[in-house]
Amino acid sequence: MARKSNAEKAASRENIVAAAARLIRQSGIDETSVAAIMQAAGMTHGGFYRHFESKDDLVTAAVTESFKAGLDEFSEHHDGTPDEAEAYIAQYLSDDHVEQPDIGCPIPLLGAEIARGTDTWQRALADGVATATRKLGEGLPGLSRADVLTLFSTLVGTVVLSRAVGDGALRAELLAANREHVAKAVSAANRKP
Amino acid sequence: MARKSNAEKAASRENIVAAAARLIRQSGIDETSVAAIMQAAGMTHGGFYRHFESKDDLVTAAVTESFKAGLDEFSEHHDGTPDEAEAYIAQYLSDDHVEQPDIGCPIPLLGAEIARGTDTWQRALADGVATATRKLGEGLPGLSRADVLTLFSTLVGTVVLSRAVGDGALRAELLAANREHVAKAVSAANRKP
DNA sequence: TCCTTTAGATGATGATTGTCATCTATTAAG
DNA sequence: CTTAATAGATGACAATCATCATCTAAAGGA
Repeated sequence: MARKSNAEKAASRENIVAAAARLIRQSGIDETSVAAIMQAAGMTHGGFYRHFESKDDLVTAAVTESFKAGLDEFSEHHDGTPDEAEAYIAQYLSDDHVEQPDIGCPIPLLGAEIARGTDTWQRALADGVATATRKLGEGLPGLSRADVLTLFSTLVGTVVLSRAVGDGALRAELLAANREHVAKAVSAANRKP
Repeated sequence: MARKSNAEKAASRENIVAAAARLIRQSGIDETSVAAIMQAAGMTHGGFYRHFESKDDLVTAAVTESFKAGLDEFSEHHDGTPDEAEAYIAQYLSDDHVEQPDIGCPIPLLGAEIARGTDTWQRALADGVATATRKLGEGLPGLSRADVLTLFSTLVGTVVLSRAVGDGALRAELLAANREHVAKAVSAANRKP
């Protein structure tokens, strides 16, 4: 109905991206409709194209936003000590992260959909991975670049598997084994120097 | 039009499941229509419900079939030596596997969709994971159960990431780092006993 | 051979989707 | 104050989807 001010328009756009980032991590890209995103942002579906050229366009922004939110949180608590990096890793493998995909890392949920998606999506995700592994490496100086990439791959794989096997004994076994493994690998590497 | 014999009906069902297993790994569950599956199986969409109660029902069969195909292939070449298990791992991290999801492991592509799907899907996937990790453990007696679970998580995570970041330098870096890591871990463990 | 059963084809169903044209009331600019 | 620009609402569009009712001709049992 009424027109909003320029400041309000920027806020609207942020609301839409935030709602998209959450809903998309909850239900996937294809299964999340533009109308559902707009409703979650407190608007109707019609105004969407005043902010974005297409749904694909919004998805790119939402993927970038998902990474930024997680990495800003990491940087905030990041004081260069291995303890902080270890806490980040522990949180990644926590029950909470496995059970709350809508506020967690976008890779385990969107990885497959982005893999068959546009180049733009893949670039947005690759940028996030590059930043995340760089920050993780800075917090874990005892690990080589290759070790950090392996660590990150293990984290992603563990969460993908834990979510996909349902909440039975196998999930508990997977999480326990990988928590112990990464804790051992990280502390061993950071004892050397 | 014409009715087929009982033997032909069984063959039709197998064709549908095989087509579904391939198409679903190529484009995901939600983005693959029943009509597209039936067309790939050489039939029209109408006859589908003579074979399956619903699309969900077919997906369960297709997931089970995807695992069975991969694991039968592993068993075929499996003579108990660590070499065979190492070859399986090398194939999992190969460029071919990363670039041909439709004939590869279903977890990296369907994991997220199954995680938010039905209990039946999750059970089918959990069964596949349990069998795969058991066989992998038998081929790698130098590794503990926990080590095998970590190894499998790393394999899955590596493929998810490699596919999602696009085919640039980061993908090559991820694959190289993890190939070296798992080769080292496996050969070290199998030298001990 | 006759007759019941059924594999698969055809076509329609209602629901959902991304996108856009249009309208309206307000904002920002002159 | 006047006027052009526009944020968001309403409603419609063509496409796509899973599912089902109906039809057919052949298969399997008698």
